[in-house]
Amino acid sequence: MKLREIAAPDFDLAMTLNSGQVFHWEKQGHGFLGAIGETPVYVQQDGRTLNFAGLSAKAIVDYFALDHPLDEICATFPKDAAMNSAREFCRGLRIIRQPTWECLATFICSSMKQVAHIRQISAALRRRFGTAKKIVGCNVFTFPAPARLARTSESDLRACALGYRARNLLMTARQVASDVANLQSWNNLSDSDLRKRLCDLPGVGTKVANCVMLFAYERNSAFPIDVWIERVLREQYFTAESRVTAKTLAEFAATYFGAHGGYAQQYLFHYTRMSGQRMREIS
DNA sequence: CTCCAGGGATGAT
DNA sequence: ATCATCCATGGA
Repeated sequence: MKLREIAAPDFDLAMTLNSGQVFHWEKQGHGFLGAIGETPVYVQQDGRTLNFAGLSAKAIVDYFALDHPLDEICATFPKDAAMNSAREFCRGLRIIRQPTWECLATFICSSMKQVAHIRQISAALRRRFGTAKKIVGCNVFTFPAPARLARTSESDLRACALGYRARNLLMTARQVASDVANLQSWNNLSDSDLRKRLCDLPGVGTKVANCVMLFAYERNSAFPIDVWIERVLREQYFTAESRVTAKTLAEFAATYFGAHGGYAQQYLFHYTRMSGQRMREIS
């Protein structure tokens, strides 16, 4: 199959796909194999160009958020030492626009799991309950629709290594499939109302809700605080204080990192994980 | 407020 | 080959 091409300045495909925001893309030759919604896609980066197959250039631009004004966004980040390093390290990292349901479902599976596990769970769910599609001679599995997961069982899902998350995913799939939770209609809600609705779903707490808001609802101010980010916040911004509550950290993050705080969070997260700095507390 | 189940990969001994 | 470590949610 012949690849089509599109300009992609200020973009790092590999870093974007490996930064812990999406978990199903797999390295294939020069590029990556995956699905965008129901469509199988192959994409590879050659310098400032993306070569791809499977869907329209418009859909590629939209999914990889190539329309985000990255320079402007990065310019809003605070100019402290940690952010300066992260900004430099993460050049070309974009927060992509993920389909709502697969983002929500995947992050329900992410709780208490590390990136490697989440990738395995995502692959297992797709292989077992998704639809196989062909692209550039390879099989790609789409993420199963809510209705498909709603008619599985907890033990079916446990077989995909979900553990106790199986029940949460099943219950949420049923709410979404039956329209008790209409994810599409939540687009119109304010940030805080959207967060409340998401947190009502089984297996969704503040952290997962913020991930879904940031990665699927384009709420760039949503600031997920996981253990990595919490470590950074405590060590970079609260060095002197000994007792800092989660609430304090969340309130600080919400104001300090600005209108694109979620983007800043993603840069800090990826930079911290990649630079391998493990700061152990001696207490 | 604190404590802890939960489970599979990954890194250390 | 065992042992410790990583991790978010939800309920006690």
